[in-house]
Amino acid sequence: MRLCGRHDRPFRAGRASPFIRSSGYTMSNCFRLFQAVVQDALVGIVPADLDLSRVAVEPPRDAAHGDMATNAAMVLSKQAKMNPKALAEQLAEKLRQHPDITSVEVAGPGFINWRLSDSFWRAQLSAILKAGTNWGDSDIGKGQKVNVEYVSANPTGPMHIGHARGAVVGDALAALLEKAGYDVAREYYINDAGAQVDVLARSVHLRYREALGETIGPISEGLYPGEYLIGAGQALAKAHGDKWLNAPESEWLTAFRHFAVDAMMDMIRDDLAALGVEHAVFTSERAMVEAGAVDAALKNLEERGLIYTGVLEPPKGKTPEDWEPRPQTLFKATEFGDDVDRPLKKSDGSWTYFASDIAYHKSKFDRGFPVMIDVWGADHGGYVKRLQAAVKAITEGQGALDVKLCQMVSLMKNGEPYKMSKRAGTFVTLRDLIDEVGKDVVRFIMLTRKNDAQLDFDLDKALEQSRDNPVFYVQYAHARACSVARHGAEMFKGRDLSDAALSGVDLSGLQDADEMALIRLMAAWPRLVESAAESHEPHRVAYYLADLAAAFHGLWNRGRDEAQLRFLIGENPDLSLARLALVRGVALVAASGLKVFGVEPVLEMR
RNA sequence: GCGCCCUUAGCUCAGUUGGAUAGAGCAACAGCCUUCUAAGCUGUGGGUCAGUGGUUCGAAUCCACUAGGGCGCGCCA
Repeated sequence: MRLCGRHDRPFRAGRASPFIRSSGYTMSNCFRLFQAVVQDALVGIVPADLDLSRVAVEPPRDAAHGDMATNAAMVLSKQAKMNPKALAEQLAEKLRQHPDITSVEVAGPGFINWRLSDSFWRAQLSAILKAGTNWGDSDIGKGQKVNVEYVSANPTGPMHIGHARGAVVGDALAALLEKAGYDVAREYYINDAGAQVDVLARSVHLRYREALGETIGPISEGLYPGEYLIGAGQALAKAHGDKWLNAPESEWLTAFRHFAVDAMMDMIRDDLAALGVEHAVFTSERAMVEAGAVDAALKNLEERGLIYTGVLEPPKGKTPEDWEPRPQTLFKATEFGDDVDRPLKKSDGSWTYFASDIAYHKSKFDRGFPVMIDVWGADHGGYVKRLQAAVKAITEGQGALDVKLCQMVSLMKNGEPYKMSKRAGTFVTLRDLIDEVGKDVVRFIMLTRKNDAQLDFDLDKALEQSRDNPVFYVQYAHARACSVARHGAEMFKGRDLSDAALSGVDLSGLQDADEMALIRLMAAWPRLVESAAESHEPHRVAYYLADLAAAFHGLWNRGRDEAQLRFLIGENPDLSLARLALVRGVALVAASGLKVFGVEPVLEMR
């Protein structure tokens, strides 16, 4: 089981990594567009053979500086052996000739800031209306195959709240990568080979006896007590009668295990479906072991001299009580960056979890996924290095594994820790939580923190209709935009107000600074998608959506005091149409973001 | 003892992969408000980015050390 740690950021910029790529640009990301403009402008100013990879075009930190900025002069001055200010001035002069650029300034240590014409930004709005919720789609992924493995909860019971975070983070990350142009596979690894599933089988056998009329009393210490196993026991009793009632364990264990794991996986799949999560591939650890995949993978390592028999030192400062030196089959993880070599076999001769995980990741690689992402719980943090070492070894450096560790979720109510207790009648499962607040709220809240930060899930706040509930705030923005659109339809009865039609209307009436700022924000969505996808950080979308909502609500509110800023003005149809286009753009971009999260945008608030 | 993660406003947290004067919400304070259906709006105050040193044009961001907190440390998954 891989749920509930920390993210050790194995792939940062500056290191050679398949996750970082910079060439190519799409039409929708206007910053990439101008990156190309800057690169073209550099021709003739600096030598042609310079490395331009660090030249960036970004929004300035302070919007007062302009619409876009580049660090080109500072980054290239050393290579070009030019004074950064002089270089900046020459580059600025060339940029001034660009038809969409209205002003250029050199500032600070050599930043070049420029502003773009209102008509350029209005054209961005038209592009948004044409693209619809596909706005933000990118091709930076270039169709590269990425494998995202998430949830992988043990098939021993229903999903609880801790599982939900990994499920949502993995699912949103997968959607985000797809939006950024990657070819994504969503996978679930079923840990059905360990001792725990034997415990599960025994627990079901107990329920089976119970179903046949036996009084079982309190469930003994080593078994799963959950009532969710009663149904499985009854089903087995119904199908097979008392056939296994008094049989020795060896006769029924395998059959019970199969049945129980299948039943648990059905239950988990139902839970996931209720959360809107669907995996394309489920891989059984046991099936993999039985097919000999582990032997094959380890044979490969063995032939390369990476496996040996040795005795591990006890960990210093914390020696387990029953420690005794013992020769073990070890993988030379230390050759690939791990701290100690890691055992592959248990004393009974069976493979460790680590061993089968090596085989599983080899199988991912062999199936064509050089880029793998695993989403785990934070308590597996200590396992990250060894698996990354193993991936490095088994793929001979061709594969890369990023592990997203999800910190714990604390359920709160009214700012106080919420005790989950069956006896007190408060819920304990994911299903209960979904019933309480709804799938969309669960999904959004789970994405309001970066994965490696602890998350408080406040039941009251999650349903509160106020500014400090981001789910409500974002949904409300979408609903409000739709509401305005409905009023617009009323106003322009019989007129074509489709997105296609709106993309063609005259937008020149949009002139207020806040209107233009809203367009700029919407135009920044493709860039956000790309950066969030490249850094594997879906939570950024939540903050973007909150910003977008704030900008839209702010503009709406200004209309209360300044009637001329209202979206719909009866005596000015042209302006009203332009503003309808703006409002519709907001709805589309919000919907585009919510789609990444798997959250349904609502048309109106109840 | 070792490894990994974390430390940003009173609180909860962002911070665009190293950019310019570090942001938002809540709380606090001061006003406003019956609305393009809408559960509020505007403004103000608030910071040694845990600390020290380093790398460079430039550091909350990268490196080293220190302090505090969390997770993990052979045959569990």
